[in-house]
Amino acid sequence: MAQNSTSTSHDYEEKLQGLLDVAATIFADKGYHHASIRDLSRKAGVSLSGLYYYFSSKEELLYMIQERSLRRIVDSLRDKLEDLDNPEEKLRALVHNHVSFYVSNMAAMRVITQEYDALEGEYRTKIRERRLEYSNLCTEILREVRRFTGGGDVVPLNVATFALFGMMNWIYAWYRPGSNVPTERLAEHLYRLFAGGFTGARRR
Amino acid sequence: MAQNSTSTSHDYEEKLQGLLDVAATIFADKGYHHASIRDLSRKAGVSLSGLYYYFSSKEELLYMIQERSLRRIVDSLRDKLEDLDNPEEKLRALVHNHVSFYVSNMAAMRVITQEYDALEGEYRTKIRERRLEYSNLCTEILREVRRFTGGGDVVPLNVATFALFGMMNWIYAWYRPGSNVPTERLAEHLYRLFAGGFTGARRR
DNA sequence: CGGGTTAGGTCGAACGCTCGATCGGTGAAC
DNA sequence: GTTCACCGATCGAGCGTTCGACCTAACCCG
Repeated sequence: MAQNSTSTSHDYEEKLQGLLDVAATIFADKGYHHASIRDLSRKAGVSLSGLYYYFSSKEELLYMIQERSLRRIVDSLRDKLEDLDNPEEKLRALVHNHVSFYVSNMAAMRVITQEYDALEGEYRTKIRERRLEYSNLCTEILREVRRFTGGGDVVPLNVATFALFGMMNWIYAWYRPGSNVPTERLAEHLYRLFAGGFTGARRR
Repeated sequence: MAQNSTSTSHDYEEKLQGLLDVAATIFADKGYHHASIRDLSRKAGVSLSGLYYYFSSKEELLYMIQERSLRRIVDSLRDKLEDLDNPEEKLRALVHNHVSFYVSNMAAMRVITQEYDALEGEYRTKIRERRLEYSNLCTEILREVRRFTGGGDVVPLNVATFALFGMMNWIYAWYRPGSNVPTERLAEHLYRLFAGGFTGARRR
């Protein structure tokens, strides 16, 4: 039987995370359904059956990849928000946090973006809750920004939230780290594009 | 042998398009790799082998779905642009065209957005060319807008292009037609969010 | 008009392959 | 001697694709 999280040793945790990282790149490359456990077995240098010591099904593997990354990105955001009061700075922190995490964990973030539908039942429910927690956090920041800047009420907050995530999550489709646009500047571009439209939009 | 496009009868073309529509909803639901030709056979009421009269492989099926929709959306955009001179109105037309087509062809557009990587070889090359044609069209309009409004040069045109497509293509993840935000208004929201940030962004 | 040939459209059965998962076993560590 | 970490062999299911056969409507030639 695989260990539960309370009795997890250091070595076990490290190897599991290594497997999750390799699996994330394979899922990101070929898509969850097209990728096979045998691919992971080969790339990780572990026998097919040996893998099942670390997870109990392919779907649990997908779940763990998504759960861990979502937790890390939200934790990291909450951490940065603690030092900030200005709503526009909070929004800026959100964009920079998301983009920088996205670029340095491109495989896992792509899996989160593209393979949510591959989850079923309780796995799906739990990931949906984590996603909701994140997007609610974003919506609340946008609400503060609107109150702070006295902006119009043209664009509904949920539409603005999804537009922002759309901009940021589309990164995988075109951006390559090491391009002539450094990650830091990419984040600032996206922040200004969005914030300019969000705080500037007025009825005609 | 399946007919070629020049000798295509009316009935043949109609039935093929019907199969493509059903296939698009299945691919959108389950993902290309997870969906099976047998699923299509059941939903379309055609025998498994009978399907191969209309296409020669699962991948060609995916290709035809993407190719036809991309062609239609670009043709429709070019048509609308003909009557316009004002760059901001052109940008507005692009957003409205994309969003309205996206919403009324959600399944096919989702396949285009998510299953590009599933194509290989020549199929992939041809779809890449069509995508490039579309995004170049968008970039050129943004260049005109920038010249017209005398906006700053803060955000590179390609970054702005991808940000805009990201906003629009994320629709599948949250928007449901018949929600309390009508499609027309959704398009206008996205246009104002983007245009406000794009024409308004200045160096600090 | 009538018999024979062709072409369009469809089908059931089957082939060869890959997949996720299981099971009994093995050896080292404590 | 129990627990941890891992493995080879195998199972049953589902996959994309092919093949030969079938039916029907249209067409040609006497």
